[in-house]
Amino acid sequence: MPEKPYDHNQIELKWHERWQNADFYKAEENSAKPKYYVLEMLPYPSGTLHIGHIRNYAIGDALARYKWMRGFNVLHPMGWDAFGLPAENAAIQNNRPPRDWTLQNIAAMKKTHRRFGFSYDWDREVATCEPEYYRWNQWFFLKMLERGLAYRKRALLNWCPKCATVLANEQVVDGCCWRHEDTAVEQRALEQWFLKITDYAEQLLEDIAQLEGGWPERVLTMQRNWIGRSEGTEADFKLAGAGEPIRVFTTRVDTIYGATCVIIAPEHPLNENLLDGAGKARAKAMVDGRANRDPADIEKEGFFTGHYALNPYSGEKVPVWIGNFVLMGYGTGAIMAVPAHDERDFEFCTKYGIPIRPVIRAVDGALAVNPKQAFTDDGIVENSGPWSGLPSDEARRKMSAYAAQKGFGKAAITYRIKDWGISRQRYWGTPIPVIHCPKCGIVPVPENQLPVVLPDRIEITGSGRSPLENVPNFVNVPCPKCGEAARRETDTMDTFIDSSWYFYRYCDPRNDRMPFDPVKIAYWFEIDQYIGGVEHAILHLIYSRFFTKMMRDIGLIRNSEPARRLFTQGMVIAEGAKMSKSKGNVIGADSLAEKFGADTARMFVLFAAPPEKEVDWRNEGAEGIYRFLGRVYRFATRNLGRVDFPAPNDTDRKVRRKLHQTLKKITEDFETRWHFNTCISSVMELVKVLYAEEDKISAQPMCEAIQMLALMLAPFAPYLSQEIWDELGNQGPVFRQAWPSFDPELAKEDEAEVVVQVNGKLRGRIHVPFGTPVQELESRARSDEKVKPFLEGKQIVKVIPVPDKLVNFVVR
RNA sequence: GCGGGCAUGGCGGAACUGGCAGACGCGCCAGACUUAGGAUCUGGUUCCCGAAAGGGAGUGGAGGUUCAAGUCCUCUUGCCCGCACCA
Repeated sequence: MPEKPYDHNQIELKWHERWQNADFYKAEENSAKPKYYVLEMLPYPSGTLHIGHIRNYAIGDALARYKWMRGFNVLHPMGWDAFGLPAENAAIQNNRPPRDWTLQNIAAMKKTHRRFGFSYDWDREVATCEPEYYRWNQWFFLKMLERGLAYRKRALLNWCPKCATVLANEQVVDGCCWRHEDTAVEQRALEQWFLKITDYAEQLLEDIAQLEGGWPERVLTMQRNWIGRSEGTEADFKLAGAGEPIRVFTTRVDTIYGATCVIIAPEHPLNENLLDGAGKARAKAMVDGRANRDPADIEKEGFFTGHYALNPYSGEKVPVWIGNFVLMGYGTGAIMAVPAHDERDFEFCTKYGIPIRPVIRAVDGALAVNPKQAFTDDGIVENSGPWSGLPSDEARRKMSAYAAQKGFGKAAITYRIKDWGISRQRYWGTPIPVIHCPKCGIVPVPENQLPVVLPDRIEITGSGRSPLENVPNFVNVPCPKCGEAARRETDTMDTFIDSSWYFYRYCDPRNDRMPFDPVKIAYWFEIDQYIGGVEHAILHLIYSRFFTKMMRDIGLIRNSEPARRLFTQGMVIAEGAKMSKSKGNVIGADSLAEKFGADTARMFVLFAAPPEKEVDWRNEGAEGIYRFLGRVYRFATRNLGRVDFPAPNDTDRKVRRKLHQTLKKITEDFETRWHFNTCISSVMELVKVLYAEEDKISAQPMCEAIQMLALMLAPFAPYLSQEIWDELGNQGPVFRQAWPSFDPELAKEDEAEVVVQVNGKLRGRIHVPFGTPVQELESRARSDEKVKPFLEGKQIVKVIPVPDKLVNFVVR
């Protein structure tokens, strides 16, 4: 066969068409093969397919293809973005609810992704975008409502003015909306739906231990911090006079005899009664003053309320202050200030001349008033009535127990994580399936009336109230209980609900009786490998862990964690900044693919850097990959069907060695660290050798080389591999072939190259058989022509021979 | 402030366990084939000295451990990420 030019358009178009309706991507459930569930969670926000997406896909797709070839039964659906944000963006543009568009969008994405040769099980993906998926979101919601895991309350909530909706705490980044990084989040008091993720705080924290090793340490640390468990004591300070007691939370109850005042958060509900009009105004100013500011820049401020409270342990009467550094969102929203033993209290009390009274002595030191700073370590309790003389930890235990016994407090564990606010006043998302009846209160929509679907035509108001409120035949419904006129809930669910369990639905996408069949889940779960950006660390990855535990507790599944292993690929940044539409630095992948083809685009992304590393993207250099693929293709075509091969000779061994070395390298990388950049470079080296020895290679190794090239490139460049595979006269998709195994004997070099150093400097190299004894190694090295001059006239102090590797002479 | 990461040619990066620093690619330089090439093939390319052989220096900086350090230790500089008045 004569050499063919590498026409990527023609090759990719041909296979693109043939693969359109092919079903070989589909997993074979319950087959006898070992199973492997690989899933990518996509970087958002998208709209267009950009280099960041391609990177994510290319990594996961390479792994999936490799696993297929290793004989695994692979479930490889795409990530969740398809029904998430693009749907929202489209809803904005089209002034319509996202359902139809989502399906259209999926079809478009399907096309694009197929074009890049990504091998997903698309039927599963599409299933999670259909309105039917709403039904099961609602079903889960009702289950949670039954169990008290979903509830409604009035609270201060994060409000994004651009989205005109509330946000969960996890969706606030540096005081701004996660979707609008330049828009400050406001606080609004609203009645909203919450999921009780705090009920699972302890488990979410504990089970992190199970993920150790499989998940990046960084993500686990972020989750630990986010959950933020701390053990301490709650205690009531009764007001001197009438009024509700002030409950404080402290981790250092052992220092309570040193409490010289009580400080309340400015937005604390007690202030309603505690403060006069002027006081309330000051408190409000404080709340506003610290909004969206770096705490380090805010000076501690406060004022005396005019009230006093009683220390429940000592009976001491202490002033009650308002302080801007006390957070309503943590603990009880009130603290006892122990300036001698807490830095913040120290700073505050020093400023306002509140007394500082030490009650902890360092274990090896005297009780001393340090006028400069607080002593925050544990020590021995002093001047604390009956507790004096106890070590801090013992005092804490006994004093907590005492509080419980006397009824003014208890040992308490506080978490930083708060319940998940899921209400959204958007015109997309799953409607929350409840009805507000003036008589019966909140009434769940009966299960057989699910799903509650969005009305077809919606007018955007942007008013901050749900646009659904303006659709009478959506809102006005009879109460399912009493039949009287009632109102349907108009809030919709956070789209993070969708993403919390979509990967379960993938296992059973057409089920219309349950969210999924537990038997199928038991087969596929846990996810073997989840791949995505680190930006999901505390949003999606906490929510989906919570959902998994919830589903386990309602008896649907058995696993406690969704994914065994998580790989966080590095972000693709452009011009030093994260790619985002608002910055206008999104680099589309299409131009690259148009110019050089999908194979080149995918492979170039993998070649640019190891997958875990962040890359600052530039398109220069793609030619290198394109040239390489051309070299491979031309080499294969001109040698296929050639008849004038030389007889078997020495070169064959050399070529086969390189072949098996390359295969070894790639195989080992897939099994361990996924450094596909070096995998690709080793194939380049192989091709270099093939070019150099082309005329000398005999028929059999040539055939082997071409076949192996097709197979080992299949995870990275599917179209080209498939084309070569086809030219070789084979049937079927190349990535359903067996991954070639390497022969470790063939991969070995004949001789060891031993480096000779004199005083650590390279002076020569010798070739010896493997396993040459050290004495011989030394004498061979000593007599080497290059080395000799550096030894002459010198005294050899020491010789360090390392078998098969190196000899170092230490001379004087 | 606390916690984590990174630093290697003109550029992306390689060197996985301490043992040849700069694989592979881009870019650049030269040659071959060509009417021509932005196609293809071959060779060169860390820096300095040298025509060459060769020599010297060299992995952000300063020290240390070691026969041997990009890799380990201490300090330091710069950049990036996470958390942050969490009581």
